[in-house]
Amino acid sequence: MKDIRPKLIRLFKEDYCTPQIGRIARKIDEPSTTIHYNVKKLESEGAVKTYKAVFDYKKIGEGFCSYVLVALSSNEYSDPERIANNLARHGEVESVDILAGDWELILKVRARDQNEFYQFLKNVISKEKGIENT
Amino acid sequence: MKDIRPKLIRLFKEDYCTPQIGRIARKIDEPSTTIHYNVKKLESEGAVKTYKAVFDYKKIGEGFCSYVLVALSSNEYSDPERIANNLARHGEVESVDILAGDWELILKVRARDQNEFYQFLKNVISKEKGIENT
DNA sequence: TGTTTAACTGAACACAATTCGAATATTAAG
DNA sequence: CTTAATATTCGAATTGTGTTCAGTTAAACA
Repeated sequence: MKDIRPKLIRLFKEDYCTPQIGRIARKIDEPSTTIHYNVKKLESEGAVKTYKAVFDYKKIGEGFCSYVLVALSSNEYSDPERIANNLARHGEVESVDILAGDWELILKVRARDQNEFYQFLKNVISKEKGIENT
Repeated sequence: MKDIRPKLIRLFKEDYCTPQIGRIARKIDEPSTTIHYNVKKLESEGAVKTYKAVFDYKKIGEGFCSYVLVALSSNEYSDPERIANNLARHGEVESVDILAGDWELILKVRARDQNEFYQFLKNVISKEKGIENT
């Protein structure tokens, strides 16, 4: 037994999927070469960033989902885009969005349970420079 | 000109992507048939629900992202799962999560701009039975 | 330990994506 | 309006990848 499941899940969270040109072509009744051309264009423009799997999080043991509001400090480090990108690199972070209002960022975080979630807060969030408060 | 882009975007939001067995196999150095076996297992278990594209929303003209908190009424209609699934059907709704706390649901909603967002609130949210407040 | 079931794997096959060249449509410029 | 340049569409041939199947190994169970 090779324990491939967790590796697959990790890869699928980032990438390792691809469009189904042929199926799309049949669906909207266009030649597959035309679909191919248009999909590649979307990709090269950066409109499509990647392709990923969508999980049933209960079934992969990551049923605990939390939103974290983040306020940034007003000093030089406070480049929302940069910090957002840093945070998004962590596997636990499902999404990061920049807000207008009292808080600058909202994170969507997945963990197995509350304990693992607090570990994440402690180890990741508090170490990122430029974060004032959560 | 066939205006295929918007059709692709609509399809990619739901599905029409697939795993890259071969690339995964090379990455973790296992036979592609083994990867195939494990991926199909994840799918049949329902752990992987589907595969979709990830967009740069600014580039596809859906740069306006909002979170909507929803409180449900306490009567017979208040089945969070059911209402969550109803709301998730709308293309504007990127995700629905069930909360513990003052509010029952949090929606992540995409629209072109603020105006389109309020249209959505008006036309969809306010018509769903069992919603007390947002 | 023997038996049943699940997981793994290579070889052959089937299917889908990609390339390429050519036709057609769109846009920009004169 | 005409011409030139550019972008898009698309069929035929090629290349590459997923899938099937049958046989093997490993795990679970009694």
